[in-house]
Amino acid sequence: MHPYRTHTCGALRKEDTGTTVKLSGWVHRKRDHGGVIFIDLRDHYGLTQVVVNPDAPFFAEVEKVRNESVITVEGEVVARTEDTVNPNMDTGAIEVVASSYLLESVCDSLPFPVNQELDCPEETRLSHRFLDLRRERMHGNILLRSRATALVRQHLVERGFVEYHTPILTSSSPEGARDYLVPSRLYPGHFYALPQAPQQFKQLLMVSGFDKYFQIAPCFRDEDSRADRSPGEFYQIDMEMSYITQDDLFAELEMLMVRLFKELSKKRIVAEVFPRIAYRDAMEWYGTDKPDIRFDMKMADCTDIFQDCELKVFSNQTKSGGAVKALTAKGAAGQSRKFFDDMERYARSEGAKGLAWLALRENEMKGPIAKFMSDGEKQALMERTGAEEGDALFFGAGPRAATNDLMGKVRQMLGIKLALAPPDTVAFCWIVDFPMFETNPDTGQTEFSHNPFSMPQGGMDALTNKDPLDVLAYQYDIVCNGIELSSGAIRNHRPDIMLKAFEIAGYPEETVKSNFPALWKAFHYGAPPHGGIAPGLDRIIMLLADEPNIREIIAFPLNQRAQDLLMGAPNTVEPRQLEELHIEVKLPPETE
RNA sequence: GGAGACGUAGUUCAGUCGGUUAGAACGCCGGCCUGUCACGCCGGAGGUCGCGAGUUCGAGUCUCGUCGUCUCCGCCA
Repeated sequence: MHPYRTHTCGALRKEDTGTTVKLSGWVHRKRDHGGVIFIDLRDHYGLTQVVVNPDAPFFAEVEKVRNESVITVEGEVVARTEDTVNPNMDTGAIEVVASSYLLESVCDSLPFPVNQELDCPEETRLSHRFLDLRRERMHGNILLRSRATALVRQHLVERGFVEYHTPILTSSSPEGARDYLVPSRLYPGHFYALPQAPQQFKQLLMVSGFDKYFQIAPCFRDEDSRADRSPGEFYQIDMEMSYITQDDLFAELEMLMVRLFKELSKKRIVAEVFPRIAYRDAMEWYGTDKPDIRFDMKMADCTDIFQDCELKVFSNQTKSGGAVKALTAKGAAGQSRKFFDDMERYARSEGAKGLAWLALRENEMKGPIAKFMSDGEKQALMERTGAEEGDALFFGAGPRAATNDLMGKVRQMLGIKLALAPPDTVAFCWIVDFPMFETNPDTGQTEFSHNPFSMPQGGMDALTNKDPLDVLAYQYDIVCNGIELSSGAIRNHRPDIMLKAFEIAGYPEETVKSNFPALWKAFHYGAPPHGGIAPGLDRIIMLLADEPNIREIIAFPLNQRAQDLLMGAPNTVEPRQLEELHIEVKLPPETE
């Protein structure tokens, strides 16, 4: 017989009754009745109840075994009597009566329980991650991650994509996030950088004649973390295709996303062809370029209605070029005064001077501002917003961009407070038509608003003949439930158009050539039109697993301060190592 | 770099208006228990209330500082 096991702990069924088996695993839970001991034995595959009878020579030893110790037992599979069957267990129809017992590995007393999902400090979980990962929820998340990456590979290969490896040691690039640097031993004072994304490599692969690229690509950025952004490293489903239009790419990605969510989650996908929202519309309707469209609630522009309103906070804004925007909260008129006060307090905390509101109750408009409005204004407001009896209206007034931003936050908060977003659904959308350029508010300079390598809509003609601020780019974002999963673009593969775009943004030809020598050179040897996208794998898995924090779907994450508490990274190194790398450490004064 | 929340037993938490010996559950240790499946019952150990100042007759509780963790802003093409 195998030294450790003939079956896993999730395998045995009623049909196995009468066979002699060997199981190994962790003591998940122990129930000691004095005369008989039950052990729920756990491995990666499941739980099996092991019974130890009092006449067993190892009975006393089993009485002492602690949870999470590793044991091996041999025994007969016995069908449970009808009244002792456990329907909640896959193996609940049987149990294994132990005839031999071996303690393989002792477990010390635990820093937190493994057999229940009790909250405990994340610091403890991270410093004992190997225990944390034994727990059902984390174990499941890591398996889900594996299933997701496997499905991505399977699907994309079926679709004709090819997976490539691109360098991890590459060169530092001038734009973008802070790089992680790796000192060069052979070239004193020179550094490699870890890739922030394989952006240039995948474009070079397209120029190399490969047609459909993908990679589950590790990306490294030395920026501070967030709940949905791990410090240091993360993964993208990096994709690039040649000879495609924006529509081709959208269709391709919709197939992938729909399949992921259909096969790996129980959530309902609101629309399998994702709605497209122009960037400018998104800002006017939702006040953000990553709207949660699980609930509708668009802002209505009521600027013209309040031009001559008695309410000076509104009419003064309209006269000084500002905007008045309204949100309709369906059915919220009956909310308590505290609800409206809380919403106003929230708006103030986000920088608003106030948050006017109206409640449509008993066929009247009620609220602090109602008495300042004429019947005509009320009528126009009802028509503009589509508000009905029982709804509540919230208003923001001020400079247009700031008001959109603020009311976008109010919209999001209303969504939370009124539970407007169904938790079991996913609503994707595309944000399209990003502007190619924008004005830097500090300097007044025209700058690239996103990726400088996106193709401007209208090409050279648009760059030459339009106001730069009116030029749109083939640049798009995919958004799901208010989370930005990725940006992408149809790339600019034409050196002449590239030079023109950089010229508008104030960069001389030399900058393009020196900062992006690889692409610049490659595009002079016959570059195919191409484009791509790179959805964040970690965020997709967060959505699939319904986890609010990205660390919950990563086996060994860095903590918020970018430390690995288990391995002790980052750490200092031997002086000899530094010497070899020609590095001298100069500590900031406060750490000495 | 900035802001906020939190910090009490191994873990999750309670701790009244500032009041005398800081509690509960789970876990741990010991004892009892032959059908449980979050087994049950009895007993025990376990605390620098993050740390340091201050106010006070008296501080887990109030004030200030500091450290730690998380969240947000900045940052993330």
